[in-house]
Amino acid sequence: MMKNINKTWDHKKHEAKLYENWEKSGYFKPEVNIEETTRTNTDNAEEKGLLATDYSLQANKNPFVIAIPPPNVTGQLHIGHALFATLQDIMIRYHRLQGEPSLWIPGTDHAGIATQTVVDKMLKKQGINRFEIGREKFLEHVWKWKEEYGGKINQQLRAVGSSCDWSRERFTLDDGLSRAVNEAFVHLYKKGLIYRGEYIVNWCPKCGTAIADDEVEYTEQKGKLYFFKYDKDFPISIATTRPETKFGDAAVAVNPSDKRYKEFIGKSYNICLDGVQRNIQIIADRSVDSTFGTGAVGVTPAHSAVDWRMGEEHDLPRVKVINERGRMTEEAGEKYSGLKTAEARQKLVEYLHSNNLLEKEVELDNNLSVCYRCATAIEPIPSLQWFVKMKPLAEKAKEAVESNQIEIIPKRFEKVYYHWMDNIRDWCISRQLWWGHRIPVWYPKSKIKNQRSKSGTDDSATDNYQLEAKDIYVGIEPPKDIENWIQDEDVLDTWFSSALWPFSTLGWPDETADYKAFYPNTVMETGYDILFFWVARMIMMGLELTDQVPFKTVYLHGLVRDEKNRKMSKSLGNGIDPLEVIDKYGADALRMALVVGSAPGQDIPVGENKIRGYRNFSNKIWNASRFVVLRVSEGDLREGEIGKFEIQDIEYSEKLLTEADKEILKKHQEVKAKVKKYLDEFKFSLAGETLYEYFWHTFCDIYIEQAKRQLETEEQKNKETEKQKNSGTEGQKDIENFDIEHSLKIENCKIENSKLPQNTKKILIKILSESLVMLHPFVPYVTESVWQELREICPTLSESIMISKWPSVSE
RNA sequence: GGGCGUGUAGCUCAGCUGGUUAGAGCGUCACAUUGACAUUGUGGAAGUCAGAGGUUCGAGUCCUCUCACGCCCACCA
Repeated sequence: MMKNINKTWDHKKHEAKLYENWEKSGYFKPEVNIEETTRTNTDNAEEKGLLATDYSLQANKNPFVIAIPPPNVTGQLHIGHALFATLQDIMIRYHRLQGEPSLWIPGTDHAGIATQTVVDKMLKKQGINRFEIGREKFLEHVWKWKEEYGGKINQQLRAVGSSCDWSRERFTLDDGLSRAVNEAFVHLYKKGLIYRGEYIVNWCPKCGTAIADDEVEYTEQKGKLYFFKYDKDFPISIATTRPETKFGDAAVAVNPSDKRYKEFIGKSYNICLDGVQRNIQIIADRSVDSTFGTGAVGVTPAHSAVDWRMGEEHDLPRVKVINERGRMTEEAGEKYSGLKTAEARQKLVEYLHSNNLLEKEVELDNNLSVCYRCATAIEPIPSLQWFVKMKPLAEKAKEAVESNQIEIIPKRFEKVYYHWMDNIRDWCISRQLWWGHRIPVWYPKSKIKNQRSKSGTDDSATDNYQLEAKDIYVGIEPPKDIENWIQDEDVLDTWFSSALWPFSTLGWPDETADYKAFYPNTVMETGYDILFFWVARMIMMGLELTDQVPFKTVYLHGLVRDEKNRKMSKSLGNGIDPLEVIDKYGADALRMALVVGSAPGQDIPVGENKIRGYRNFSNKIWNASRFVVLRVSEGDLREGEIGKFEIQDIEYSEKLLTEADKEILKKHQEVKAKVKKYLDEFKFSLAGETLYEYFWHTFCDIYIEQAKRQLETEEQKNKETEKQKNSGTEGQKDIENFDIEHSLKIENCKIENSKLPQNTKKILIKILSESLVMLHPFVPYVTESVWQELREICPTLSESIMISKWPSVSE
């Protein structure tokens, strides 16, 4: 059964098969000893979905655990996913090779707004309106869609080589996780950390929901500042960029030290703004900048966060003139009611102009707040929503990092983290969506009239369920007499369930075997862009709900950029499709390109050139190994046919070492120590670079070239010299000289020449196999593939490189 | 306004706690090559480490300031 080895590394031929074998083998699962432990309340436990078995971890070592940042179920693999998958896989494979039970928990996120929008759009194309079919039917469509198209991304993560334990895959909306969400909500509610109230929130008219403060983004925009008076009898001019909101004004604020307006403070005026009557008080507030505009601000409590606060302090009426769909309400007067805000603005400016009330318009650079999802301008409006009280949670979360219970890499993000924690505001967690975890709160039917959706057609629906706390039911399970109750219409912010991810995936709130064995996690690896959205909230929730930090180390990676260091974007067309380049160059090449040449928290440039370069490296590994396998087995180098010779015992003889052997062995020891140190310090780039440099330019370029000579038998040598004599050209003289020098060296070492080739073979196998193990976390496919070839001639090697041992540094 | 980061070879970037002639990849130039690999090898050119000042026996590395670029947070009537 002679076997040939191809001349080049053919990733297409091997990768998928290798992955399939890995997954089948069960090596992705951490090693555990199952211990049947009979529980007294087995029945009950099974009912709750608890495991009746318990287990201890094998290999007397601490487990190494990472929970994947769950991609959106509807997502397609993009380069950012490929980056985190690579980094996490490197860690997992490295620790697995260290003999630690290593668990990488995969899963997906239901991604509220994103998914709902996608399905909504699809239905609209089919002529289906979600409001017509209603909540239940719509959700059926979403689930159906999810089953059909969702989770594709997990297949794609496999292509990258991710060694996730797929048997533990979770989805944020599965039963277990939904129960965890309810548990968390009820816990926080009972502790007074969740409350409901009417506050000014960031409302996205397009998504039809409130969003959290940190979901608001800002874009630079040229705007106009309008200087005008409400009517000709009003004594003060004001300046605003949003005239249409002025129908909701309740006051004019000036700086208390502004002499121009001192005499007016405390007075009030009845005004008429294009038909709308208001009473305007003149108030003093220190936050007013007397040099901006006219130094006088029209205060609109219902449509500006700052004004809302002023309104609270001065007890001003909150008149809502813009509704949830971004249109003017009846409060804006007959002429304006129903108009879009932009139309209303234009119309009002025209009115002011023609009535000589408009003094001037000034061009102004303005920061427009927009929705991070759909980039629609945010309307601040008052709305009844659920909030999490963040201060108490933030204090603990800050302390956990300060006391080094959690380490953030790179360190500079700790400052950013503290700053956020210090300035934290309450978190609006209710969303006016249908896809998500419905808020586990029920209202008595008897006390509710005309319950309607906030984002629906009726603007005033929100006022209908202003109930007192004692009237409402908050529970993990629905109330027993469900027919008398009606559940809150809203769902929770996607990040609420994400915040529980490190423990909800392990079975929390139950004390499952997994939870006991693998919580807290070891590392949280994610992008710095979601430090607040996700990492901070996981820490807060973990500490509050489990009394432990959810993970010990946070490793933040940067954004992947193109070769010219520009952001990858669809409009620039400079994005790299990971699946495309995997197909072209192999997953190993992509992995190396994503890891080498980047520092934590630093953006990383990746282009096709770089990937191609690492494809060459994969091939180098393949060919160096091919050489070793063929040479050691005494096979046919030209045909690539493996010979019959096997090596059982890799231990080489110290006595027979040549200078070249000694040098490579010394270097090899150094590299082993260096790479381990780098990996332990999360310096993946340096570890990868070191291995690349060592393998290619030391092992291949120097040692293998030397080894070629050491492997020559007397017979071959004679032949060689004969050849050279016959064709004595200039160039070959050097080679001859080299040979003479070289054999002199060998002579000096007093080596029995006949035994030298055998010893060299052993050194080649040793160095190659150990290098492959070290390279494996970076380039799993080619190393495994080669490992299997090596096993043909060296049967003592482990069944898979995945479960071999990380080479120890001797001496 | 507050904070953070970056500025090192033509390009993209490494360079830990300061220590001999400053590194890599890609690019470039010259040469070589039919027994592992052209997805190759050998060799070369290329840098006042943004600028100025300081600490030190010694600074790309520490401190101060300046300039340029980028990001985050807050505010923006």
